[in-house]
Amino acid sequence: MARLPFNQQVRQAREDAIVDAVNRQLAGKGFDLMTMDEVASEVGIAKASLYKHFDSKEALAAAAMKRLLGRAQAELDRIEAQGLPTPLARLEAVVRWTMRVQLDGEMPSLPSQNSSLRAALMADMAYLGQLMAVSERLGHWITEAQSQGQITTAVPAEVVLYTLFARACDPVLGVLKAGGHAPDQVIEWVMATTFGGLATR
Amino acid sequence: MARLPFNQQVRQAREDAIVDAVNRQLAGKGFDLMTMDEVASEVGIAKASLYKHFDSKEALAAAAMKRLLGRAQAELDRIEAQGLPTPLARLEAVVRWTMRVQLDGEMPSLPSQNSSLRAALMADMAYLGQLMAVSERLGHWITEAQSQGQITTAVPAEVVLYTLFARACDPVLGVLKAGGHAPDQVIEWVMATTFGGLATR
DNA sequence: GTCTATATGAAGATAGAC
DNA sequence: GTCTATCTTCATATAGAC
Repeated sequence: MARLPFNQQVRQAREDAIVDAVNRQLAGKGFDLMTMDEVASEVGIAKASLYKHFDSKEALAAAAMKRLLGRAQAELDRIEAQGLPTPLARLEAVVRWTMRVQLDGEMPSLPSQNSSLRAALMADMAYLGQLMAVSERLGHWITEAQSQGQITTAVPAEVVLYTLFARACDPVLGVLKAGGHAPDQVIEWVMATTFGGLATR
Repeated sequence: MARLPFNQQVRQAREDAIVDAVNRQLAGKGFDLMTMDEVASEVGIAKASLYKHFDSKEALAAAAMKRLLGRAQAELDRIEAQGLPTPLARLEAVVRWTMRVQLDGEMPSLPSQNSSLRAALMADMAYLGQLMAVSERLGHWITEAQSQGQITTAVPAEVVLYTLFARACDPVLGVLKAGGHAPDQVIEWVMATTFGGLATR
């Protein structure tokens, strides 16, 4: 690791603080309702200063998403290092992690249908690269689990992947939590419906 | 059925056309990105005229949601009349219907986290009443299916209910459809993951 | 009830001094 | 790079004539 000059360390720390705030805003109210004014005031800087660090609101959201994907990769590393016995166990561990992040209020939620944001993300090579990297690692675990008979082959691996991704922004989690249930309980319930299904076996 | 005076029939037809447009907008871009200007122009009337029929943007969305719930109840009637052999079969039929509606671009999607809209809906007794009616009918089928051993008792009926509701706005449907898969195929895949789960049996 | 025209406010983005 | 002050756009909602 090359040591950065002090100035750049300060800049990096500030941008981290900004992305922190953005992440909270995205998790709490979503992209459309997030305002640059509120982000700025939460960080404690002027709105104009935000634009010295990030070109646009979309760029802010993209930064939050990229940091999340970075953390996801670190989590995948951690899970791999854990030496779990099966690919299914690894997939379960990832899903538990994403649900934990969401229940902790740290999952930036992108409205699935915002054209300006979607366009910005689809043009962001760093973002796309990270997304593909995560998808490919998970895809590998999925096909492995399928070939070992742990994950159903009734649907293609692609469908399994999207289903797992969807748990990261599943509104059921929030509803159950709002209903007064403990986060651990909520997670186990949704794990049960996701992997076990609703019908009896 | 009492016959309405002609004037009121016209008014009703116009409001139906408005709610049609709102429904399309909500399905396509969601509440936050829907604008009164666009709704008005789609209906072919002036924006100010909208406000003669509905008090606010929130009221428009609420009207669309109430009509959807009305249609859901009609669908529940239809399913009951079909004489399906088990409560599980009835639940499967409902979920297929909601997914079909979404894939047809007719499912108004409310951002789960919009305070002004949530507040308006929670203050709308007609909406709440319809929502409760639908929930209770489904809840009945669910407990019935659980007591007959068709639906898992590993999670409470409440969790089953929310899980079924969530399929109505599941982003996985859109992603798979955008990936070029036929709607019928998409629905059967998501049915399989929802009721069968991802893990092998 | 429908229209045109406008009030009002919010939010993304920028100018320009320091 | 940070600030204050401002520009610009756009969207909700309303005024007032017909």
